[in-house]
Amino acid sequence: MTTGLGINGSSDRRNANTNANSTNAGGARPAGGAPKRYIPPHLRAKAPTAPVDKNAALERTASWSGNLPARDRSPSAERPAPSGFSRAPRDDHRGGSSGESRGPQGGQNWSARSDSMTRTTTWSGRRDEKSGSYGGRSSSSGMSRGGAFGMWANGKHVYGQRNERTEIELYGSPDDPERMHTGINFEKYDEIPVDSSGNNIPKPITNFEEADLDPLLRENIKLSGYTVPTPVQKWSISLGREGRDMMACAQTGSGKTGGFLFPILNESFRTGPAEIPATEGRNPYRSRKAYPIALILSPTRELTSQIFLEARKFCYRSWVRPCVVYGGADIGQQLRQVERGCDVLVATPGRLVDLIERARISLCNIRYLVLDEADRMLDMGFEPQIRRIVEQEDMPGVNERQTLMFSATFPRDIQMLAQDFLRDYIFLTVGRVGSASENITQRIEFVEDADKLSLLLDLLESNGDCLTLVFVETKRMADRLTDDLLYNNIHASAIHGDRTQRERERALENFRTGRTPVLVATAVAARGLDIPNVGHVINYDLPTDVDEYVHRVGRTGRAGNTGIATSFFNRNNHNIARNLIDLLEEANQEIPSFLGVIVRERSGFGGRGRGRGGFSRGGGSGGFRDQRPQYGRGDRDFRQSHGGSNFGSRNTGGGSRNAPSSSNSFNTMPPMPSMDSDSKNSWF
DNA sequence: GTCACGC
Repeated sequence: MTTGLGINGSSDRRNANTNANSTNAGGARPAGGAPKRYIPPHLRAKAPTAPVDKNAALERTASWSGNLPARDRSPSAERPAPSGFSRAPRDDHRGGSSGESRGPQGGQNWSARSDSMTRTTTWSGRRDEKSGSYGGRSSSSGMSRGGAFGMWANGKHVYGQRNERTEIELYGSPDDPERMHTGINFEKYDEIPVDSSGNNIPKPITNFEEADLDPLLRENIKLSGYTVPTPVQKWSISLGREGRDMMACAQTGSGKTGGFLFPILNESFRTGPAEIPATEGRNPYRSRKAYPIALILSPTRELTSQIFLEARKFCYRSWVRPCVVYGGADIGQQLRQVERGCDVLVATPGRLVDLIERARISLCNIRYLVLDEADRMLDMGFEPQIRRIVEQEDMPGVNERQTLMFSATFPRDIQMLAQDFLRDYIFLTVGRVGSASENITQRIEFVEDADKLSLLLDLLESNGDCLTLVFVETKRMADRLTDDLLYNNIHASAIHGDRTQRERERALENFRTGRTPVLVATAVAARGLDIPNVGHVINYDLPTDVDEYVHRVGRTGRAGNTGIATSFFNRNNHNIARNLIDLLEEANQEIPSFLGVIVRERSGFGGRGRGRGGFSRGGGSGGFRDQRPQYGRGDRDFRQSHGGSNFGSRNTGGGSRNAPSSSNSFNTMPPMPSMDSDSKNSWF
């Protein structure tokens, strides 16, 4: 899989980066006796230079190629395979030296110029579907790969042609073990309970076959290596069909990207593009403005890029053009990309606002709004921007669009805030693949600040070969600690918001590939990033917020693998102690006695004295449960202490509606009808 | 008080 960031990572530049040897700008000291280089399992087969595992890698390759993915069994696999094609090292064959002149997608096979011309001519079709067309290209002459674009013509979806190179680009080589890496352990799915609440909850689908999915989407899902819908996908697909809003607590590893892309694309593939409202006033022939139908917002550039790469897979051959914009990258390239087609837009808030101000993007056609890591998007720092984008631009109102929110955690106050953007939504809680307790061993070490470095070095020493993600609280500390590690001959790099986008991408890429198996990160890397084979997460500094802790720890133990999370604790972290105890308790982890001591020291009352100590994930979190009182999902203590319906002026969402409500707890397989509310949290 | 989010 191409793991570099989409927008400004032309393959040339990326290769140059990864071939460079120094690991860190500013103060990087070349490590003396080059430590052995770790090659993560998912890359071993195509890295024959790995000091270990060579035979294992070869074996794996053999066994994988003996079990080819669905693509080659598909009835429409009609193209002849050019010989030697599938063996070509993908990274080095993306159009030679044309470098920057290629599309902004880092070597993606978009032949920009002629495509944009086609687009211009077909825009007229938006006003009259009967006679025109949208998207795609009418002729593929002179273009080896352009035919992969689909289009909307005469009210019908015309698929693009299949194309080897595109498929390898998107889904990986059939010979590549990584091709089937979906980050998901499908066998474990049936064990995951899903908890739902809301009005008239649609029944989740049970599998892709009987879900009556759009055939092209179904095919693309297959190509991506998904065979079974994850629990969150089962629900979101049926919710999408009914146009319902959703708030979902689900980890990245639970397939949440597909969770929002599937329903969006399933509907879009059938309904086709939207017309530009006449009120827009400008001549669409001339307009350089894009009118996406779906907007996906996420809090960091890296996550945004990751989502975009997924979106490309599922949009393959369709009329839908995915598009990504985020800061720190060349805006000119992004503008050109937007012009070429922008139906599903993945963006960070800042750059999106910029493009809206430049009148290059209009939100008036938005049918689907997704907030990924929604609790972050609605916290103090982001909320004003989100409000501006959603409420003060031209986006259709809450009744005219479908809104989906995802996060691993949903603090109560954020749930209240979120109701401004949602209409009569379904609340879902989805367990992990395996529970956190099963996959991740969480340890807390008492260590004074002065001793942290030495303990870290010890841990890394005994770590063996795994990728280790080290979290700190500040950007400055990230740089400092990285220098300290380099000084101690440990290959480390840093990722944080003060580094350039190129440095950030490079740090992440070098981490993924094992070139620098230690990554020192701020909160920028805490959420959503899907990095396979992170074996160890170390909280060098604990966060002040327990939800942040949950997100960080979730970077390991993914996809059925085991992981370790070690947190350095001292009296400076007393504020998280109470919540940490509750969390560890729920996750069935060992609870060191010093945590309790410090809580007692601080509270003066001892133990679970005050307020809402009685329920887990307390203290302002609200965690994983629907906080709308009418659905009976709020934690019991809260309802008791607040009389059950006291959300003040925020009680708008579903609260003011009188439709019959239901609240079901499903153990996804088999579905268990209507369990009583006491069984609702069985998964944790 | 920190992190993330545009030029």
